[in-house]
Amino acid sequence: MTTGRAGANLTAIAAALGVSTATVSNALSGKGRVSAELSEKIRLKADALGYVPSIAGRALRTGKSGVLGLVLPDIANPLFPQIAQAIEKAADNAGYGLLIADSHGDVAKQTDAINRLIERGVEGMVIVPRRGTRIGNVDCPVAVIDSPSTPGNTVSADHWDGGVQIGRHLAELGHRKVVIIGNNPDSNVQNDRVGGIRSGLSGLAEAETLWIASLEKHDGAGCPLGVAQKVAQGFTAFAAVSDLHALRALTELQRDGITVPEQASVTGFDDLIWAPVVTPALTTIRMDMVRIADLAVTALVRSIDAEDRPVSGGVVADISKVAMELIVRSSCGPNHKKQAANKTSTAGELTS
Amino acid sequence: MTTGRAGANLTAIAAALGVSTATVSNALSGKGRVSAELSEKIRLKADALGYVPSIAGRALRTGKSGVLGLVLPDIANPLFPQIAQAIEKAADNAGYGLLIADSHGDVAKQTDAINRLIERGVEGMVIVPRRGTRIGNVDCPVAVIDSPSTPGNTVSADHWDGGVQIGRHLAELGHRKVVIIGNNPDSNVQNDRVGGIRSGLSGLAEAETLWIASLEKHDGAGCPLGVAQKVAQGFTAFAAVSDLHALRALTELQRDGITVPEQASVTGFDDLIWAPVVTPALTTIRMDMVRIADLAVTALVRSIDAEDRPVSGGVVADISKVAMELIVRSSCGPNHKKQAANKTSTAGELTS
DNA sequence: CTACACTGATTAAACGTTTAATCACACGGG
DNA sequence: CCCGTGTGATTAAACGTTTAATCAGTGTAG
Repeated sequence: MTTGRAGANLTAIAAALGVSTATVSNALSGKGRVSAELSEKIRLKADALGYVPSIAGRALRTGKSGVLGLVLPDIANPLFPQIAQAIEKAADNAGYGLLIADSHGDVAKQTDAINRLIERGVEGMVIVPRRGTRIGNVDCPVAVIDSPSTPGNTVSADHWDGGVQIGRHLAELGHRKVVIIGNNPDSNVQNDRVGGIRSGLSGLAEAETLWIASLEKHDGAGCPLGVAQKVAQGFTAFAAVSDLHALRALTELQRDGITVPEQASVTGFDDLIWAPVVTPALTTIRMDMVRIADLAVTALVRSIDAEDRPVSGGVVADISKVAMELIVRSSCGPNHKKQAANKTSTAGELTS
Repeated sequence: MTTGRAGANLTAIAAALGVSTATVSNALSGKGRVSAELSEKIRLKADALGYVPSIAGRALRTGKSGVLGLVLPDIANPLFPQIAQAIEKAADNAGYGLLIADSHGDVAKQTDAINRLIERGVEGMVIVPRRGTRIGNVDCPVAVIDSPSTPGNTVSADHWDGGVQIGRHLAELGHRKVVIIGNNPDSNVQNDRVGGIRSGLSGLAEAETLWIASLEKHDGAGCPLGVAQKVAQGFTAFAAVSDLHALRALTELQRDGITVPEQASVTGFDDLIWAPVVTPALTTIRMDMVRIADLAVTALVRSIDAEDRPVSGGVVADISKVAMELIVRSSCGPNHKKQAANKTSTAGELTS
């Protein structure tokens, strides 16, 4: 049992046809000078014998493993499937396999994961970093997918722009007091999204940001967000920075007898799996993950193929920000509560 | 740039110390006969030079790539992160890397994905099959994770038992008319779960099964489930075969002004990411994925290491069913509507 | 008729590792 | 004194591929 499984190797084909292995190699790769008829004969024999090239042999000779790595911060992230799927497909299209490494847990694990991939001989890797961490110098080309405001970012969705679209949508619906729901201000992408929403609301609406992480530090995980109180205070829209938080807000509102979207509007981010099937279906923002994956992998491959190998560190893509798409569904409606936007409280953080 | 990145290889270390490469290899692997002091000196030199073994060289020589494959039916499945994470960790513990292949799309893609992995030289693979498909004979050991009732299944959660726990829980709370919500009856795991729930309800309650797939064939994707009508008909509990469907039922109930759990109880399956944070938090069943992954990978590795290689097809694990755990949260309550279970309609399928 | 270019193939080395076979040597028992 | 044994190291081959260098013809221009 060799690495290329089925019995046949180049030598076997060569022997069967009474030619040299070099000729067989050339014929199959179309590189050297082989006559058309012999070439054809070789090709036929090859798949008659069920020839599968040994990537190990090839890797050893060429120094290229044909494998890319993917390291993810928290594989439990509901966005992960989209990312993994898109990267895997892009890698496959480029002729690469994809080795995954989970950097679940503390930050040190991220370095472990990276090293694991290096040891396995990946030629490059795409990293979506843990929030707040910088990637040290890695001994191969690296594409970072995080947020445009992250230094060293290769390509990512234009989270700010997505936020702007949400903010504008809400403003156009007449909402004048909105609470923005985020989880952790250490995250660049969450910050971008929050900033974008505020910007999209422009001067039209008053906005308050609620960070779940700090809320839960006091009240424990899974604690109520207190959205009903917000409604009582005159807020009419909840713009979450992830569909997960949107869902949390939505169900809490419903439980407290507040109808969505009639009495309060809710928006999410990322168009996660449940967004279309909850009632009311969630208005959200979708990122073009296959585009992003393509850009990242293309940049990676370009760097790998470059003659003068820069080898270490970040690669740059043709486009670093890809637009997000607003998906309008039923969780948002016009604001019926026609209060004048009172100037009493200026926009600010709810929880420091 | 060779596959083992950093400049140093065995030859370099050997040269630096004036010994043979064989000795270096032996010292580092602890296999041959090398004196303690020389061994130590070699080890020191090795990481002084930043030696990283070339997996390509090793793979070529030994015929073992040190890589396992994971093929997933539908990476968009919200359960996928759990699976991928657990398998990756188990593989890593066993000293293997993990190559992923997505068999997204039609059934043919599944075969493609498997072949892709074979070509990349994986030594074994774990497959969670598309529903309703059988895995053909594959040219390496394969662990199948699906359901105990799937022929050729290696290991999986005891979905039936999980269903029983749910059914019993609901029965104990006094529910006498429950609707079971599934997606597709072609899925073995869904069938097991449904069957388990019915069994757990035993003779105590009347059960009706609602298959979303056939419902959506008529009414379009994302259509209402009509749960409010069910409540009007006297049903007091909704037992979904996935947290996703539970969520769908929950939000639809709430939207229609039915309070959960006071007027209707809802249960899910899999303890997906949102289960703890929605309001009310979802009572559900969790599978011990790390246990399952361990069993699968262990069985795989055992087969790989076996002298007389069976090579092709399914491997068997020490334990093929691992118990599920009931997670009681707030989405279930006692049945207040104290009707006698009327015998008029016998338990049956809602949609054929 | 010689020299040359071109074509279609072969030879041989190299990638980095593992491992069976071998070797040099010292030591102790008969 | 010789032989067997054990120790610590080396030699050499092998895994399967790629590729630069070489070679044997053949047709052709000068």
